[in-house]
Amino acid sequence: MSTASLTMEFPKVGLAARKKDRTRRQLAEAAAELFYEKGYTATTVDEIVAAVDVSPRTFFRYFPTKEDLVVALGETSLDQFLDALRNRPFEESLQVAVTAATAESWAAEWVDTTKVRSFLALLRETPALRARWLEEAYRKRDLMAEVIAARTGTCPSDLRNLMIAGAITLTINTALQAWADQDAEPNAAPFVYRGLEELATPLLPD
Amino acid sequence: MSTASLTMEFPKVGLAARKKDRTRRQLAEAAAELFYEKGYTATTVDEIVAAVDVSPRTFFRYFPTKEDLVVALGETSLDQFLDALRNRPFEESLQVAVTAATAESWAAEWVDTTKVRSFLALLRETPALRARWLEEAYRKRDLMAEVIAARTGTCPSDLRNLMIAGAITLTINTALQAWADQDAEPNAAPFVYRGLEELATPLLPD
DNA sequence: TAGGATAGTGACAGATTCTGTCATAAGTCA
DNA sequence: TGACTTATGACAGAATCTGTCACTATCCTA
Repeated sequence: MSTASLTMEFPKVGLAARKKDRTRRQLAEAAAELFYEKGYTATTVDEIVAAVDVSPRTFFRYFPTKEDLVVALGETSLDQFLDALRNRPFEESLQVAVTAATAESWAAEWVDTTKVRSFLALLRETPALRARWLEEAYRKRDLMAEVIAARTGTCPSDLRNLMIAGAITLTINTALQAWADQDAEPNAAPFVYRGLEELATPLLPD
Repeated sequence: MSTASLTMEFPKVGLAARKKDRTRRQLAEAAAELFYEKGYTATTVDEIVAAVDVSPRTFFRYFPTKEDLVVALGETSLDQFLDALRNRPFEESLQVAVTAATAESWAAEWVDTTKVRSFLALLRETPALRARWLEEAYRKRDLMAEVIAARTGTCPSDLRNLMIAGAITLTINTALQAWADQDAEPNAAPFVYRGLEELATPLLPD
């Protein structure tokens, strides 16, 4: 057993696993291309699998639903943001840490402005996808609440932590949408920063 | 023309319209009963229409999708809240107005605690429905932003207004979920109030 | 009140998503 | 190499959703 884990040094995972990853990626990429080209609903699963040459049944083994495929296209961004937030020094205030984490996850490779715009456009024009994406963000909220709780030494299920996490998610989504609605500013970050600044003031002052 | 609108005094809308409303309500009620009894996915459209004795095709004329049916079950609450908020005196601060509007819409007839709990349970155990519900709240957010903008004399598409509206939606949803997670407090209002109080303080202080 | 316009309805066919199942092939590990 | 696990393809089938058409009930106007 202990030797087994040592034998597979170079190929951290076996040939099968690599093949699996590749198929998954191929499906996602082929789907993205088709979605951006002719829209989400107009693209059928049959078309996607034809592009990768696998059976329709196989598709649903990789992605439980067609929507999950779209989530997979964008979820990396959320994860990277959370990772960045986790790694910010504890001395920083939440405000600073969140802003910095935003900048970091923005600098990461995945953020190709063109792709992000296409992705946001896809969400915008497909209510079902927007819903699914919100749900995904909603689920990640609990994770974010944990990270925040760890920083402030409070309880993760504290209503305030849930609200802070929700507000951050809300801010990012709202700011990104506002950014996508305009063409002047090519970089999304300023929009997010402005949103985060709002969170430094009471949203409903007495 | 002018006389026509006078002739239909008592039946504000004709027989056909009343029949239509009744069918719609019957579908919603039959569906709610089945959903609460055996779950959303386990309930087929065929079963719902059988209970009301209409054709499946008719169902989709009333509700574009099965999910829309569930939205119809709960959307009154959002509308009533918005109405209440619209009618609060302008002198009140947003904080006071929102709190009062919450109390008012809570007092309305629709809020049967048992039904609300069933509804929230339905959302909780069916991710697709939760997603759809979030999307609905998201769409209502723009309306709320308009109401807020009218009070503060600002632009409805202002990022800050969108965030305030989003935060209020977020607060209500989060608080309701927290309330549904416990059994001690039978009334949901205190949870919402506590959430709204959080909005009186900065969520991300410098 | 009659008759045409409008709108709800049922029935059918079909597309699409998604699930269950099983045999086959490929890959893994001892 | 040989047993074991896992991915895959193929098929059948359920459920959601859409297009269409003819029929009927309701409504409006003359």
